[in-house]
Amino acid sequence: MVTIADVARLAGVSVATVSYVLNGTRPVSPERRQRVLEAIEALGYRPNRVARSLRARRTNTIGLIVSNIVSPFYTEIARAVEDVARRHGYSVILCNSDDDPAKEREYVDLLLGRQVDGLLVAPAPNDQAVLAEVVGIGAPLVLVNRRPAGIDAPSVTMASGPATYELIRHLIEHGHRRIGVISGVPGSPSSQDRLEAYERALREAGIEPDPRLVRHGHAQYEGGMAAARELLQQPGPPTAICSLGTSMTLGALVAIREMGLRVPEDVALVGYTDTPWYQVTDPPLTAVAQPVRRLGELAIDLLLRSIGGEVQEPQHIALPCEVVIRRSCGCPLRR
Amino acid sequence: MVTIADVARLAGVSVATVSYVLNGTRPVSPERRQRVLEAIEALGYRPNRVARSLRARRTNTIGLIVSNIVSPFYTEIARAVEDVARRHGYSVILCNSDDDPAKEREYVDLLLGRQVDGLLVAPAPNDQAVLAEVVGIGAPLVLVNRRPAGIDAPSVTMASGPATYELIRHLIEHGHRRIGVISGVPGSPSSQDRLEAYERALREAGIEPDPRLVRHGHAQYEGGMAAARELLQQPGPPTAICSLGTSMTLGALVAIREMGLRVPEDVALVGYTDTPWYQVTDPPLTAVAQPVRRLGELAIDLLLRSIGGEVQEPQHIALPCEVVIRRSCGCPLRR
DNA sequence: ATGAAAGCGCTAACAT
DNA sequence: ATGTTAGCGCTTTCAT
Repeated sequence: MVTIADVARLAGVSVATVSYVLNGTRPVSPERRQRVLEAIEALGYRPNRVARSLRARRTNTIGLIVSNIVSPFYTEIARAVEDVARRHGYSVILCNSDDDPAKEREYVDLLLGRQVDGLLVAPAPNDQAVLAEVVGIGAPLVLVNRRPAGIDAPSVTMASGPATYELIRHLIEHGHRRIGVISGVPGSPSSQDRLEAYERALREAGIEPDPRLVRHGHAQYEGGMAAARELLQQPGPPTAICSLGTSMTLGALVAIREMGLRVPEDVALVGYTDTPWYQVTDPPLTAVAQPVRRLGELAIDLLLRSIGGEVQEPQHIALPCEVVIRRSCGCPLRR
Repeated sequence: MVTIADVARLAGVSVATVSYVLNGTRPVSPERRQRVLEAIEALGYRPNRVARSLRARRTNTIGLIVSNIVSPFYTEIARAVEDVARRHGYSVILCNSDDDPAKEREYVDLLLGRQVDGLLVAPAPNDQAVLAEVVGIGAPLVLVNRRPAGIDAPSVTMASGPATYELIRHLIEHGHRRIGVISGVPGSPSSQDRLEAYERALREAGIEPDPRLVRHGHAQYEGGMAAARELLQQPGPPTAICSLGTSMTLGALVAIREMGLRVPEDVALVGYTDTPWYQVTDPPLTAVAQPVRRLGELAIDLLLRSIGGEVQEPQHIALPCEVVIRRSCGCPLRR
């Protein structure tokens, strides 16, 4: 490894001088600067950022903890985050918690040990403790997509209650009275919002929510399949299903097909987080579209700001969502 | 920040002793160890891995450079890589090159500066130089999905030639003679393999390849749409299209629909990298399935091995792919 | 304008 | 079994 000392030696200057030309920290005479530049070139010198980080006490690194990067939702967030981070000179370390609080804690510990400058996390359900500690330590933290109570950190989430309400209303207007729900991991606050909106829409229509009609579809795709099957195979099955996650919706659609049922004739299916895929499925899926990229951008933005030392009341942003009507709800095709 | 010295002071021992209990590097008497543990607990001490890395000259970090994490192909690779890396105590820094050689170089430089222990990269077309330098420096490197000539590093790729050949043969057997191709970025070696297989299948059937039937669909989804449109709007349009990437296939399907054409009646469409989505599209898509997760696992495995100092002839693994027949090629539905 | 040298927090070689 | 201390490569204060 070639170090700053090697460069200094070859250029016949002190290490300080090399550092100065490297960082423009102090004026250096043209001829010396030239010699340094040449030495750097000749040796193929590359500053060691680990050493720099140790000294500077900042790593220009942020940690991103999501449940699973394979979910298109988090994929897009990751991309947005990485883009913005890069433009500001930050790198991002990717972590998948699988919504497992233990894994989340492990990652938080690891990242803190790595001296990341900030943390972006989509909290696993039922953790609290870890993230509260992070806040306690004073490490910059921004909550992504989920906002557990009792964690005093800025957050960017989806305002999915209103959209869910609208979606369920729409189903009710189509005449459905037994509407099933495939929810995410139990205990997640975003699921909670949606579930509440679901029940409210039902009650306002004079329908008493039936607990047997809500299932939790843990794991992504497989969870969606399993939940749809359970829902449909019980006595008094729903005539419509609302799934609260992209991959789960796909799983549900596959399961329904495999049971020989037609959508929307036998059972309507509406879902969460619209993707371009939804327009080419059979039938095209009615779904809630969420400004995912925007969420990612805002989150990293907030984090960078927090790292920059802007100490203010933690800000909470909830992004509005939109219902996209297609065919799977029973509507005739529009374009 | 609480350091090892703080712990030592509180426990009334030397920093060395703390380090020894931390790392189990040397035996420590039970009572002193106990005191150290208590001090660590009391202070909430967390070893500074930056300092540790500087000293140890290894960071337990690897860099992953892909064109775009949003592509389901690379998403899955990233997940596989992160999983295996984590189990071995490594963290992964995520980078999106957008297939831009300049960006790739930038990231390589950055990662090397960060002293990553190894690099996993899906090379951008037409770079060469950078990665050759990496090899020259002696930094562990494994090529992912693409294998540019002249880079002496281990690689894990898809053996997509045979599957492409089979796919095109299948189309020919359906009676198609004008078969369009939507290829990835020009110059990518994996595209090259597939294009060659395509032409070979054509020629063996006595069909002269028509250059106007192959288009390059750069950007993901949008690229696929644009390429499909161009292909179909020219005089003498193809009766079947083969797309060489997941998102591009989706784009092509959407474009075909928007043009009011039916699949497979008006134009057959077959694609690359099967995903669960393909079974619920209208029509279900015939496609090449690739062992993506496996590719990721093998790649990180090779890298870890290389980091571990196993200096051997660089290994090149090409994973076999499989054609999954559904309806979009014109076949009646099977299950 | 330049240099010498003191750390940043940690590990491990060298004492004892 | 334990402690002292010399670095790892860099930035920056303090001198000149």
